[in-house]
Amino acid sequence: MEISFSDIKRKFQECGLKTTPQRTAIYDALLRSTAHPTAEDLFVKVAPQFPMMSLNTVYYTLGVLRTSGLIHEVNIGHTRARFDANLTPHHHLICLGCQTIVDVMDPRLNRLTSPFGIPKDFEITGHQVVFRGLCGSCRRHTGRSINHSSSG
Amino acid sequence: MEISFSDIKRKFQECGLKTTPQRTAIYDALLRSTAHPTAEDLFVKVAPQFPMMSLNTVYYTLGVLRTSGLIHEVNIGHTRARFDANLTPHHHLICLGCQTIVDVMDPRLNRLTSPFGIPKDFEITGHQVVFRGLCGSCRRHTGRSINHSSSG
DNA sequence: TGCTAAATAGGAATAGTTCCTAAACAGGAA
DNA sequence: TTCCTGTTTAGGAACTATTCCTATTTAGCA
Repeated sequence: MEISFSDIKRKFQECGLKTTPQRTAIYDALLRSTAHPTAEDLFVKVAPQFPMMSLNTVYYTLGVLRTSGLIHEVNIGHTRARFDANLTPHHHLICLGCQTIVDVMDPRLNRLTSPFGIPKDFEITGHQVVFRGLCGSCRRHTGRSINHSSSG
Repeated sequence: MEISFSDIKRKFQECGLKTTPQRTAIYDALLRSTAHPTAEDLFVKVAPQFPMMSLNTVYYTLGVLRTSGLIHEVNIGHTRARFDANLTPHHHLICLGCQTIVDVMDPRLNRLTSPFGIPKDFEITGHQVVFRGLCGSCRRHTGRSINHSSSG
């Protein structure tokens, strides 16, 4: 997804957000990544451009972008929040070895039939499928000893 | 799922775990719950029987049970880990208002076709569907102002 | 250009969890 | 049954991710 500075600026304006260099850099870094980075990942990536920047700013910015609907928070496990600027409906595949998250864009998964056995007055607004497994690298390195315990 | 003390004891033995009163109470409380409690929820539930018990013991016990495969960890959002002793394949429905987790037992969801567009050497071992929405109570109270941001 | 609300930086605080250690105990061996 | 040993427990300290607080800075409008 290639996006220009003016695109970002326009998006910020549409959401009533000021266009600051830090905010632009953080959002841009997230747009360019498909790795679902953590706040700290983004901080490390952006910090060279802004040696004075605080991790706090990254958290604040991610919070603002999330509230504005420009990004999503994706959580795998409870340890750290991870973020995604890909707003098109999609699903995820997680390696239980290295915690890598791969996007699964298969549109068939977007149209699951409504499940039965749920409370009648519960209004479902969306769903997401999370696949778990081992990536090639982890399969080779760990001899397939998967820890199945944790499921985001 | 009704389960007796001797059932629990046998399960522990099969896993090479000692049968202590605290451990039995924690596992029993989890077996009797469908609310996907947190470590602290379980601590509060079990503490009256063991006034000396520490929250630490709950964490240790949950860790051991998880490693032994007797329970699963279910994470919604990144804030706190939640646990589930229901090992039959199932899915979840989460209320974005009150964070309540409802089990979705629809077996059709257990047989999703393998998605395309994923790395060839990635071995998928399982999947889980998470439905999001608002429960009846939250729909009435919050006027449907849903925060779509977080998806566990 | 000046004003003002929003954004930033930095430090302190908080929440959830894990680590460390000594004492207690379950379960097998004698 | 009693003893022994490794496991479990309790308690506190430590750690990590995140949020809160506040003074300063700044983007964007008038």
